[in-house]
Amino acid sequence: MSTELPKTYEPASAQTRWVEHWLNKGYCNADPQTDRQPHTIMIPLPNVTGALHMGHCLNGTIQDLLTRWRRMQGREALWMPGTDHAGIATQAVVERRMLEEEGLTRHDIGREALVERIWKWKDDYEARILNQLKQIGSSCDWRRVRFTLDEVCSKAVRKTFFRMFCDGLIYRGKRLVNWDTYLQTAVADDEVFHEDVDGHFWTMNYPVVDNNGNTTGQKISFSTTRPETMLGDTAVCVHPGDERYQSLIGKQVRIPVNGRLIPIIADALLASPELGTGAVKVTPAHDPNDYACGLRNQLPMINTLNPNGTLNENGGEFEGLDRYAARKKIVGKMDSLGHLEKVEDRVIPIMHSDRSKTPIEPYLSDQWFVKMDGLAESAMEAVRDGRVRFFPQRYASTYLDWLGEKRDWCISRQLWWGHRIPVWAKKVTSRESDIRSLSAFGASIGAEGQIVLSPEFSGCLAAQFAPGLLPGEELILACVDAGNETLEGQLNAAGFAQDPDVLDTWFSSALWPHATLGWPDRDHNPPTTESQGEAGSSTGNKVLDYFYPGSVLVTSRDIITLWVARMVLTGLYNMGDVPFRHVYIHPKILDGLGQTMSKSKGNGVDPLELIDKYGTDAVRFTIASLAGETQDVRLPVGYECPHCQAVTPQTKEHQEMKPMGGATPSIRCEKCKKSFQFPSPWFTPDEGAAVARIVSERFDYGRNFCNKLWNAVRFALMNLEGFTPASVNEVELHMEDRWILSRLATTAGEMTTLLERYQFDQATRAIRDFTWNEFCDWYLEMVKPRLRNPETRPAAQRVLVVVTDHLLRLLHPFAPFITEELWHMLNQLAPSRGLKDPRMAEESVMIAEWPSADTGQIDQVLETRFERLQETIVAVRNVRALYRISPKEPLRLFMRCTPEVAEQMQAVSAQFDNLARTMLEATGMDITPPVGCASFTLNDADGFIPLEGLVDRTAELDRMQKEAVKLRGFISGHEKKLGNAGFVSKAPEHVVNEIRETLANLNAQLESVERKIRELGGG
RNA sequence: GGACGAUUAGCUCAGUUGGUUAGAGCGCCACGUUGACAUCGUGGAGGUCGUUGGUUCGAGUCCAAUAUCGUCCA
Repeated sequence: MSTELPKTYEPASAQTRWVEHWLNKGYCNADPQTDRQPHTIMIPLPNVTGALHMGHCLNGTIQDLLTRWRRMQGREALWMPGTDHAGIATQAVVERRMLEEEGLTRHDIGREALVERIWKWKDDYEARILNQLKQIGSSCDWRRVRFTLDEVCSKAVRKTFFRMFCDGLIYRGKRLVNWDTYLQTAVADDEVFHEDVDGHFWTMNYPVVDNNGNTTGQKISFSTTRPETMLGDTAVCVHPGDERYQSLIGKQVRIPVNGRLIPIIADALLASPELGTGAVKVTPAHDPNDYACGLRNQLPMINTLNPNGTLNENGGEFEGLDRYAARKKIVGKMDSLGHLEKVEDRVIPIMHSDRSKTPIEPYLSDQWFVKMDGLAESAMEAVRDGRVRFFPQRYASTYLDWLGEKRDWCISRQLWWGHRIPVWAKKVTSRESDIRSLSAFGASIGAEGQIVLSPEFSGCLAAQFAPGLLPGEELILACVDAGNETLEGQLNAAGFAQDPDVLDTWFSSALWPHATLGWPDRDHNPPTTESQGEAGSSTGNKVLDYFYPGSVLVTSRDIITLWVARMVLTGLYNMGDVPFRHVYIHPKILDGLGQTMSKSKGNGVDPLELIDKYGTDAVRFTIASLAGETQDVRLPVGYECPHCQAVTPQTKEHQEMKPMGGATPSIRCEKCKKSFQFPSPWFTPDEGAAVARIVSERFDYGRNFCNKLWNAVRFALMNLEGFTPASVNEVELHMEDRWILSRLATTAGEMTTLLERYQFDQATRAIRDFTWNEFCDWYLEMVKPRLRNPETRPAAQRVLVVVTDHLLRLLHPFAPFITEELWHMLNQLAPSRGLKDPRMAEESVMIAEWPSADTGQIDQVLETRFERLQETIVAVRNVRALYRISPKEPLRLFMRCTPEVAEQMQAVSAQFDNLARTMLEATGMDITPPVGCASFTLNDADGFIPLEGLVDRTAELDRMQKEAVKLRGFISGHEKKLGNAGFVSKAPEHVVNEIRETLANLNAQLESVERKIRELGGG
């Protein structure tokens, strides 16, 4: 019957079948329930820039594992899927692609067309990402998929912005930002990286002038790496204590290239007497340190750049030149004017935009900010008082340190892809006349100079005066909540214009935990793919009430600050409660060289490649085995030769190989000497070319395990013919039954504890050891004879079925497909099962109950006895291997031991034959070993195996003597310890006792070894 | 410059609150294929835990310094 079962598990077909089955049955769906606890996980929304890599796979596997486990425990488990629009990253990718393929920039096609193209990109990648998630077995509630730019999330963004605007938490201010001249946007501090670039270090001087502007003949020297910024210099700065310049402080110098006069100031924070000439030029609008100095000294700030990196009207004769072209000309001019003193070559660390890979320019611009002080404090408090707990705990300090800086959050981005800032602005000519343009809203100026609107607009419109771009300029800013297009139209008609910028992506992702559940709509459940189009009745948002706050957030440590902290802060602000109770920070996946895996490095690995090779369950199981409390995990990969399957390990050279204008790169296989192409983020392999598959031998671990499980259950199924369900009596339980049930109960308990602690690596080890080293290696082997015997067969089958059933349940969260496949097969042969009062099993293992530790089954004494049996068997096998005796050759065994042990040995004597093809001939204290024996020594027994002529007396003697030397070594170590008064008096009693006991054992062992040496005629 | 982490067998990693003889998988060696599994079985070899110093009766485990590597923040 079941012999049709293939010898190896075939993952591909099982995977597609069960994904569909679960979907059809709706097992992944979660809805508010009255009778059970919720368990909520919000996915760390992957961005739609590109496909998922192994880091995401680890992240998703763990979330699914937790979700499946909690679902089996009876929780209403929601895993909310979705993706992130990733403003700058996605726009950059689309713009780059457009430029490369069509030679177009965004300005060529305009805002609307660009946004349309990005939506197209988003649709493609969202589909691809969601498919990848499904392929790894994710049991998300797919009806609830959200996207940060969809209608539901957009409402939450608008509402939050509006509330913060009204509460005075959002303000507009000038800041020196990291300006990406290529993308023409500000990028956040975390979106830049430093890279050393070959550059120059110029030393130049400015002439000092007197009050009439005439040169005094003095000059002041400074060095710079960016001479073009001198066009925006507003001072030269020296250290107040620098003797050399005392007389010059307060005087003026002339900038030779444009003739502008600027003062020499003293500032201890900027200038350092030890560095260079001790004097520095100050360009507040184009350097962070100079900016701070400018603020301290009330220096003017002159912006000399256009957004695209060319010089603006402040550049004078250099206007319109790119900054690098201007640099050359300015150096030339300074040289010709005699103010260039020296040029050195120097490697300069330059900030680059992570998005465009081009150098950043510090740039002064108007940006929107969120005030962080109070919000940050609330989020810190939530972690300090334990409402939010980090696992591992050490990550709490990353969170607290960062929030503790309370730096205001710059939320505006000069992009076209994202949530448009919902503020309309108008320049004020006179407050009285301009307030009249808001008359439709009943606007008036309040007692404190604030704008007061008619109360009917209080929930949807707010307005305020704010300083404008230029000094002395004033604006009216009007913020509109979502769903008020009429108001927006009225503002437009009144001469207001909407801010062109969009919000930082993290602003919308910060709202993810409550936005996805429908906030701010408190009256309706959030729409799902099922409910779309239906107008939900106004019965309250039960989904939000039920699933918020979430249970655990599973993420990687690099976004603790950017995302985790901000979710806590907005959750507290909007919902009055934290977004999740636990934060589990999992390891990062590094490549074989120890570098972070990322697309931009060319070392990213698509999980689907590995799934194709090893199967989803193998990948999941392996990856779970890597997820503990450590920080990083190395994943060396290689290219599998498409010709001969030999694996070439991936090196840095491979990662960096690019077409370079010519042929597609290829690798030559060392083994078969043929060449092949390979997957890379830099290029697409040629059509029809032989392409290597990416493999990693680490996944053999999971694959081999799945195969082992498959075959173990296959064996069970093959032996279920005639199975009938019935309660199993105590007397029908053999030693191996009671042992495996005891081990099973212990393992189930461990698994629950380990999962509660997010120790997935230990959990995989525990279940693997149980499955392989206990269930397969011992239990199945021991039960085989009983399955062949019609008398003992029914009870053996019943126990076997129960253990298999529990094993599949315990493994299901780790390996959902193979367990489901086997579960259904088990259901066919043994639909009703159980040790006591058998019951029908669940249709799917996914909805079966998670096994709890049945402590009544745990029998420590039995387990110890079983261990002695195992040791004896291993010792006999050892002798067999040592003497090269064929496994088919029967052996005889004599055991010298106490009557009690003898009795236990006799009780399981059949197993000696079964497991070691050995006849237990005699047991007892008075055993006299026959002449010519191989022997072994256990704690409380000696074994003798007659080897008629086979035994090599000298070799045996030699072995014994070596054994004796080893034992004497241990014994002396223990004796020394016990002879140490400090140890005996200070160490805990149980430790001392343990040592004493071990010593006694060792002495007994030594005694029998010495006895055997005598018997062999040695010593 | 600050913070966190890593350094244990050829490779990739475990090692709970310090306590007997430091573990696993892969790889390696020997033997084994008629009934669960060669993606396997049986047996075996292999490390003194980066370095130095300290605390302790006792240190892979705690402390300090140092080296190398990684990540995050300036």
